[in-house]
Amino acid sequence: MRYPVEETAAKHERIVKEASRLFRERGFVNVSVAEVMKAAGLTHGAFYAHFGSKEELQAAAVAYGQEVSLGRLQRSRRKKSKGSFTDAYLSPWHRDNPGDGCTMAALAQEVARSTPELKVAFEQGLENMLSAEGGDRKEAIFRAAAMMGGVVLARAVQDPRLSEEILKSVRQKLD
Amino acid sequence: MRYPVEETAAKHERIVKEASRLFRERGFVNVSVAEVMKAAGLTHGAFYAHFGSKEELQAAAVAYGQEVSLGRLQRSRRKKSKGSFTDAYLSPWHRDNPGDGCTMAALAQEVARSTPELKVAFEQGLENMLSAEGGDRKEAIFRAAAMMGGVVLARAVQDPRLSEEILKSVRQKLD
DNA sequence: CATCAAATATGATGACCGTCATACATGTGA
DNA sequence: TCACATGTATGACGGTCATCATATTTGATG
Repeated sequence: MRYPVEETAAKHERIVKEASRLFRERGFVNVSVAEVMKAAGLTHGAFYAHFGSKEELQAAAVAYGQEVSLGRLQRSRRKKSKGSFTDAYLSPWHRDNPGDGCTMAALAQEVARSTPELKVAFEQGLENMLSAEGGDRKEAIFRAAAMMGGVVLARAVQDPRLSEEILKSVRQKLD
Repeated sequence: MRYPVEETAAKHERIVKEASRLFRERGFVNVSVAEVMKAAGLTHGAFYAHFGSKEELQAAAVAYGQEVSLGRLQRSRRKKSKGSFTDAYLSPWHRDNPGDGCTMAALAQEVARSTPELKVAFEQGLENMLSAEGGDRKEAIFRAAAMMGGVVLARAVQDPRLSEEILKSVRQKLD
């Protein structure tokens, strides 16, 4: 069927959105194209009418996820005190909900092993966030590394007390 | 054939060693059991005489990698100035050679999505390194997060200049 | 209103992988 | 010396997955 233009665009966006969530939750390799399409309410065959390959979807999902994070950072900077974004980032909630969290903290290592296209999407997002932070660029880079590293470590350990300790330590040291 | 005990033990260790290297280079999912065995000089069928499952090998590989890193940290602390380990960690060489580098910087996100057994192996290694660091525990945790985060970010971006800038920024801020 | 093309569904294909079955060869212990 | 246990090799099985082929449906276009 030839579907209405807006509907198609909406479906396209829904695919990217669901892919972004699923990829952040379980990683690129552990999520199949069919699963993404099912989450978007479609069957797997329709996928290649929207994207040329799974890798193309990965790049789109990374770009989307980075934009969402950028929006959150900008909103946080406009409204509240500077610490609130850092605290939210290094919170147990963010640690326990990667699907709704930072793309970098969820997929950076897989991006590192992937194609230049994916790295560019990742890098673009990082650059935008560094610009949004403003102030000293070195400081912004350092904070980004520490925050991301803190969440990644907190997610990778088994003991909940150690996990909390990691989050709290990074939060305190970044004040 | 019933092989000599030492030879078997040596092969076992070689499997873990090669697995650790390959996993760090390309991630757990992108390395097959057959490939690990081939790198160890054996065929895939012999694998299950050494390990009960691939996941068991992953845990052994993480534990091994963490021990290697611990040894490096201890040696560095005994001999030289404090900054040398940090500088080596945040170096272009480490960024470009994950197979011979830190297990946490290579596999933390995949560990985070994996089983408790794997997380325990990861956590044990982290705890040992924090103990080896000595001094303020919060400070050690913070440094670990920032260092790991720095290398991960440096690996995930495409532009070499940005990558260098990330490494340098974290190095400077940790002085 | 008729034709076209876009988006979708169903199904197939080929590749890869973890795991296991089986056979074999050979140190080891009696 | 001899039977046995052990580590290894070859090969197969079942499942999953990315990708593509084909048919179908229907909005858009003239």
